[in-house]
Amino acid sequence: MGDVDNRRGGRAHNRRDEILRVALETFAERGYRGTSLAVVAERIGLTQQGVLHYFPTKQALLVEVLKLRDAEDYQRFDGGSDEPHLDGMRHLMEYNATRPGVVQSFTVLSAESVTDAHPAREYFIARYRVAREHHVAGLREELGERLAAGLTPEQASALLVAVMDGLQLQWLLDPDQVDLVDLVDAFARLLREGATPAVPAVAGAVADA
Amino acid sequence: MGDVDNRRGGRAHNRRDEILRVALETFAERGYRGTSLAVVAERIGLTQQGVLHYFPTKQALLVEVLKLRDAEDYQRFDGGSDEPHLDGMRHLMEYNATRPGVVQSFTVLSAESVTDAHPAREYFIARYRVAREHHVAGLREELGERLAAGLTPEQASALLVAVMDGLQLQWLLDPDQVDLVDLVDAFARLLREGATPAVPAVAGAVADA
DNA sequence: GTCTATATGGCGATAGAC
DNA sequence: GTCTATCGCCATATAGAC
Repeated sequence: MGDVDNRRGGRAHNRRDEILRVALETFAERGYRGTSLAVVAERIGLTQQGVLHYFPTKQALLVEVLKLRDAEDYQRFDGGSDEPHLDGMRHLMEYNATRPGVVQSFTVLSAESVTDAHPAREYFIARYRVAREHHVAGLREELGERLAAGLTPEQASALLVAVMDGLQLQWLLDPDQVDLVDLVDAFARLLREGATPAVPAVAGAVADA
Repeated sequence: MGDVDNRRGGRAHNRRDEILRVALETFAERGYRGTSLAVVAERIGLTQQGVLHYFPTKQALLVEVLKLRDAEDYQRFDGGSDEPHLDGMRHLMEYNATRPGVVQSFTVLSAESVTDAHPAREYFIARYRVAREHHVAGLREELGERLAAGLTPEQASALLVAVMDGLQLQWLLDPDQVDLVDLVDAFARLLREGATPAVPAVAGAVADA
């Protein structure tokens, strides 16, 4: 992430950034394989060849788009806060509920990335590993070593990631039937109930499985 | 599901079924948009036009493929058993862990379906509604009306679907790091712990949210 | 039932003018 | 920095021969 050269003095709003923004939007709407460089270009008022002036290939454009999205999200939800980890995840879902386009891009691209020779495959493998480690640390800090139902922080972490991804898919398909925030909150209660700090007196009775 | 005419006396192994099977395989590997009729055809030893003899359009082929997968799964996991609902889900995950290709097809196509004007979009909306209703009934039967942490069967149902989808995505990307069966089992323990039948004596102390 | 031939159009990428 | 022109390829779908 330190190697993104923000050319020519660091100004933010140039053509290159515009292309990245519109490409993210378009990949969200149509997937990577379903998106042509021409439609990205057209939305900006450029030709396909104009886009290829900034990125050598379509594949390179995708990789830069993903880097950008990560950079923005980490800036917003990683540095800042002292709140409990699961509260942070509820706030992330509250934020995501306001930007279906970005959620869609992530949902579509991550699933598409499991297909053969997809250019973002390695990227998503690494991203999920980092995410799980991040949640392990956050959950351990909030809830200790033994969680509800005898879960380890590692298990809870993979489940938390799965819940957020899975809920987002259901929400994208059927927003009126699926309440993102309510459900992630319900899952958080599930993890908290019975965790070591919550009910120490009866922990032995329920935790050993 | 009653309207699939299994032409000419019900024999199973004809060209049409062969095309459906190979198409499912190929959509799994490359997505719907990334798959051409020609590669499906070539794998069977047919030309693209030979495939279009059996299905009028590529879109129609996709729809038939999805119908087929549902029919097979319902046959296997819906009719049969008297076991608790969550045990059935663990068995489904055990089965899925042996057939990554099918899991991949479902993961890829469901996420791709949220993109603009995707031919399977309505199909997946309906499928998720049915799945959630199905789990509501199964969870209510197994665990009663009040689950751990005061969750309703409706909330638990959406979470269960999300967990299974989300875990499958992580598993497809990183099978050595993600244990499908262990994790779905961990989630089942989470739902069971504190449910009405499990700890009736202290239910009032934790259930009201 | 499967083929060849073909219409029609979109794709990513390169070369080079201005 | 953006364009026009073009290459080579692949896509879905139709028409019609065998």
